[in-house]
Amino acid sequence: MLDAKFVRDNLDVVAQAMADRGAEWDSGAFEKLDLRRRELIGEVEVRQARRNEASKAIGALMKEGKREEAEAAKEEVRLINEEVTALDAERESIDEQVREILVTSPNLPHESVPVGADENDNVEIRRWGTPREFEFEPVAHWDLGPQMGIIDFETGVKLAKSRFVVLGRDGARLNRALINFMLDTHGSRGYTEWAVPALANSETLFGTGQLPKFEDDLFKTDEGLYLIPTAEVQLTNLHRDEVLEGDTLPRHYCAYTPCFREEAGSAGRDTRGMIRVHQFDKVEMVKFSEPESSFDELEGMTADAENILQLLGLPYRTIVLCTGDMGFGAAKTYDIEVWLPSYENYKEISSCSNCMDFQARRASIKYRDPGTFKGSRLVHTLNGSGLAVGRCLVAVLENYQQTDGSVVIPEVLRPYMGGQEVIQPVG
RNA sequence: GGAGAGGUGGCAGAGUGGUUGAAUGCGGCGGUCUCGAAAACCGUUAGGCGGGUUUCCCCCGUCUCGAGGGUUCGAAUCCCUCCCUCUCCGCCA
Repeated sequence: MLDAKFVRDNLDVVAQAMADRGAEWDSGAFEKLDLRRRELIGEVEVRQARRNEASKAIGALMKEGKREEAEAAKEEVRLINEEVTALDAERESIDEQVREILVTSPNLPHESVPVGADENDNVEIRRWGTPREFEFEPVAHWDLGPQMGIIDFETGVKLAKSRFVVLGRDGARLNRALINFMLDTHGSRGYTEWAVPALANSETLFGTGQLPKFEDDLFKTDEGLYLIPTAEVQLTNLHRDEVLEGDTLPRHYCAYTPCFREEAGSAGRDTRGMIRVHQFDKVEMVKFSEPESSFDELEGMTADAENILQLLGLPYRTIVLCTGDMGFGAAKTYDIEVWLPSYENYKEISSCSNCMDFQARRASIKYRDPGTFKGSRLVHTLNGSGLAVGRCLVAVLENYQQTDGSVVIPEVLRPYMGGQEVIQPVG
């Protein structure tokens, strides 16, 4: 959420930023509502001040036994209350409209973000590794998995519905190995591990920005809870409505969770395989940082995600998203894309963002540092996939497949699979 | 699911209609003392919004005692609804 004061004082900056993002924005409407809102607050509070004064006097008059004067004061308060009630009604209405604007507007892009309309304007900033030259025609995972007996798309549909998948045998073990490998690796680099609920309430989802605007992307229970689309929402909201001690920053957290997405707007996209499914596993990283260092923290987090791919020996490239392609809460985002032979291209496997104070304002996450400043300030929050486990499993299978239909297990994963070196197809 | 108790400032814990944004204790911060520290003593210590002043210093007003509504001139205090926590019983991985 944007800061109303900042918007008020920087209408042109905000208008330009929203235009760069391709977001709807009406500076005039905001300005008008904001002005009226402040007028009304003044009107109401003047009356409330007089009312409080008169009420106090009534108490004193009653004690002194001056009943007639007390009655006169009561009558005055009664009249003030009628005015306040009327003004309050308009104030609430205006308040609601201002809030609606602020709550549904995306974050402002950071100055280092390239301006662009869509994914075609994203800028590649580095590559690592070289896509393997296959001496045979590589098989896409949607064929390879079922052939090997480790991915079962049809049974996923039977058990739930389309875009759900079942992993079996060494596929299930490989999935678990990836999760443990990622958690252990991040843990050794200073990330505190958490296990969090897979369901979240609306306050939590508001805090990270999924609500109110993107409810259609979420699975909702009939109790009003939502299946989490990413552990980011839980890790970030761990400190909702808290004031952290400055000397405990930055905090680096990680968690493994299943993630659930309705994929409402993506019918027809990535329909084959398990690239885009309603439920997938992910290890997520979240950071809480002081404002001064949050962009350094973003570089570090991106490096931590890339580290996983390097250890797995999977070629990737890193791109910086342009203004028009960034997510709602992000001020700057790096996407990491892994090489997938089936796509003959790089495919997103991680997204690392600095949200600056956008989520912190929504979720009220602050810090104090008495030696440096008085009171408390909003922290900056960051989040990044480290990594999407399902897509990572796909990348391992496709990139490490052999002529005979087997898959070599990357060395770093072998300790997590009892020393096993190869996944053999099961009849 | 049934019965009961309760939700107050960083924490603990008073407060059952009037100058209480809230006693007291602990913790935190500042100071006195000390070579330094501890102890002791003194002071200080919520947040949101609006305005003033103006630039980070303070001043004024207002709202906030789980959330929302009601009664009243006035509610942390009374009433209603909801949420949450705890205890006992039941059920259960």
